[in-house]
Amino acid sequence: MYSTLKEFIKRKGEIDNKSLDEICSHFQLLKTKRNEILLSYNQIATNYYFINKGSVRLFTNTKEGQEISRYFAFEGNFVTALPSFIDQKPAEEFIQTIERSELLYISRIDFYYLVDTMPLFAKIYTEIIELGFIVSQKRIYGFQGFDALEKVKWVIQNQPKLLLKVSNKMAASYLGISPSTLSRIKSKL
Amino acid sequence: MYSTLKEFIKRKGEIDNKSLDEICSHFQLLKTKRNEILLSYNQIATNYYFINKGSVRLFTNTKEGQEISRYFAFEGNFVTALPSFIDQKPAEEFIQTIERSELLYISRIDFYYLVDTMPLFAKIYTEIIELGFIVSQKRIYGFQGFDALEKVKWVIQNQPKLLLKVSNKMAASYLGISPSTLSRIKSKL
DNA sequence: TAAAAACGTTGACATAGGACAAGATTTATG
DNA sequence: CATAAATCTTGTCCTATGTCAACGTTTTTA
Repeated sequence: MYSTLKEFIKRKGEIDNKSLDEICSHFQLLKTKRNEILLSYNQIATNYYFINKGSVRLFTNTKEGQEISRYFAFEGNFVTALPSFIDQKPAEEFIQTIERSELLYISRIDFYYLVDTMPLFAKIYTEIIELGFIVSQKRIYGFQGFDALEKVKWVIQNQPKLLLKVSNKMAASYLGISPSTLSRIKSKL
Repeated sequence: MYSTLKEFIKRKGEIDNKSLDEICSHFQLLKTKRNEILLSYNQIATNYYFINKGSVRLFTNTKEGQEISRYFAFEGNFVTALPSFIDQKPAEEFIQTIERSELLYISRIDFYYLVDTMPLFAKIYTEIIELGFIVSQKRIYGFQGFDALEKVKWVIQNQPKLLLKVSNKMAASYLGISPSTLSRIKSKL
């Protein structure tokens, strides 16, 4: 049950098995169906999720009621509504599984307990944030001044799983193009 | 000389004057002209800059040789080419002052020394990254599905200094619109 | 401080990609 | 399992915004 999470942690630095088990003991298993909402708009995020299996997305609605996908996370990654999780203010987004998934979640309390008491976990947190930051930057920079075709190529290059695992509609809103345009582009490679 | 930096640090948490001076002692002053390059493409970032006075931007060139502004930092903020600074690989961007500036810089060695030895500084670093992450996210989300007018309004709302301090051309490339379009939009409010 | 270069503004024109719609396919629901 | 709902694809049409150019202004450089 914890093997993927343990792998993830071990990749971040040397750690003894006792500490590893200590960390894992704070995570609980959650099995979900497809399209299950883990956090709703205006709720306060109190869990950090590690994806054992499956896929999760963050999204919001435009004022016209259309869904905009913000972020996709797949197997072996952490995900939460970070601004809400950090500052404990209402989330301006939803967290949702997009397929049957197996998640390990840790409460914010336990999470910060680990950050404060285990230096390696603090380091892991810093690295999650650093990586998140770098990935966001790449996404901004990757998209700046790109036309629709270039965006699609960029995503294929940088997040190869995305177009395979995610519906057209979701991918299109993530890329900021219309579903029709994405469909047309895909049909030409 | 260190007053702005000290303010910045004090806002992050309780700290005694001795530690504050210890932190500041690792920063050196750098006075620059306008348009001075602090880091070139393919160089490895070894300094973190705190802006005492002035403005700094990150930018790259497209393959067509056109400059794209990625990020602007103003008085009282930290800036560096983070992916390069963290992983010590060649930067894929430039750091440049966009007006006469007064910067305090700390070497990467000293920076990580402080992170490793002073818990408050580690916390500050985490918060810089968290904030950077959240701001990037907001920028992505803020722009998703926005037309040119909405982007301009968004920037006025969220980074009010930007349009005031930054040239049209730079602001336009930051927003991913053409200088003509930005000019036209500004003339209509 | 004068000449050259870069930038800003505005107009005319061209085009990528959005909106809408209809039919085909996939997914959800009772 | 059958019907309803959602999604994908592809066509037609239209609009926001890019490109290019001309001219005035600001900035740089020698």
